[in-house]
Amino acid sequence: MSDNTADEGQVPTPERFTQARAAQSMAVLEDYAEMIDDLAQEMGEARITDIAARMGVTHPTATKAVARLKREGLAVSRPYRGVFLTEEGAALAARVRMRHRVVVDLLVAVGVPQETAEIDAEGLEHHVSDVTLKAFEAFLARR
Amino acid sequence: MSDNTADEGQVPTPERFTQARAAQSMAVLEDYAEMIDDLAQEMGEARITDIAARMGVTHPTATKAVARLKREGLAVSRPYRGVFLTEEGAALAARVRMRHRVVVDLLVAVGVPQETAEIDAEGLEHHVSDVTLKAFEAFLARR
DNA sequence: CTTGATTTATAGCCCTGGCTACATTTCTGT
DNA sequence: ACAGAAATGTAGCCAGGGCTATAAATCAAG
Repeated sequence: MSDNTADEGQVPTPERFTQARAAQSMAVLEDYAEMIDDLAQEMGEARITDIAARMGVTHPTATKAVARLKREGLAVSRPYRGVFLTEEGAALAARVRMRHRVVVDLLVAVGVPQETAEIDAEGLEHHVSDVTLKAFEAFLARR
Repeated sequence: MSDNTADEGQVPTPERFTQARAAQSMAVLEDYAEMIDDLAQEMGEARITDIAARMGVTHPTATKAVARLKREGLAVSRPYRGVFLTEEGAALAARVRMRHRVVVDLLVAVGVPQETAEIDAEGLEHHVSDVTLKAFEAFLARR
């Protein structure tokens, strides 16, 4: 415990929690966007059943999530047909995938086993800010 | 389990998401437990108003969260009186605080600015598994 | 001791993200 | 072509975590 301007046992400010909650509300969108992108690349299109299976939820749950993606302009679909990302959705998926990779690499770099890194990253990634992501990249680059 | 060890940046398994969702459902409990512990140390007791203010929510929201803590056996309180952690709740708070500190230290150690580290850690910490935490501690120790 | 301010409780609403059950549509194989 | 299988849609339920509005209790002065 040395180098602390303000003490280490610092009391969190309300904003921190507010921010964490905001990040959380994006998490589902991010996960589904990435998954749809995965499936599109793998199978040509993302079907609700496959999305649901991969996300570990039932298909009505996946349908709801896709509905939200559509509402947010991140995906499009026609009844009984596959789901496709909009440009914006694809861009989000790309950012998410990149961030995920960096997070996993960082974890591995500091000694976390690969498999654990993959698992933890799934929850962690949504809370990694741009500043932190940049720091991770810099750390990975200079070692 | 017996996953494929071959592919690295490959398709996430459903279990990862299931696990991330489970971690998320603990997050609120953890945050409130820690906050109640903070306030107990600071002011002798944790009042609903103070909890709410610190968490950045309205008091009915804090009341609900405390109700859940009580239901889970992590806290006790009598009407119109302060909230107190049970032994179990205090133990949780202690673990959470320790983990939070380690996460912040790790972030700072890899180059994340202190303030950013504090903010991101608030969301991150709930998804750091024991294995990863141990790895973080080892990394911090050997540098 | 009474009154007004503060604190806590409660009711009721919204949205999200799970679920099951059931209806409908599409796909597939004979 | 058509029947059965598979996929998708939809309805309705639950819990969680936000909120506002209102009621009740406690606290602090005067």
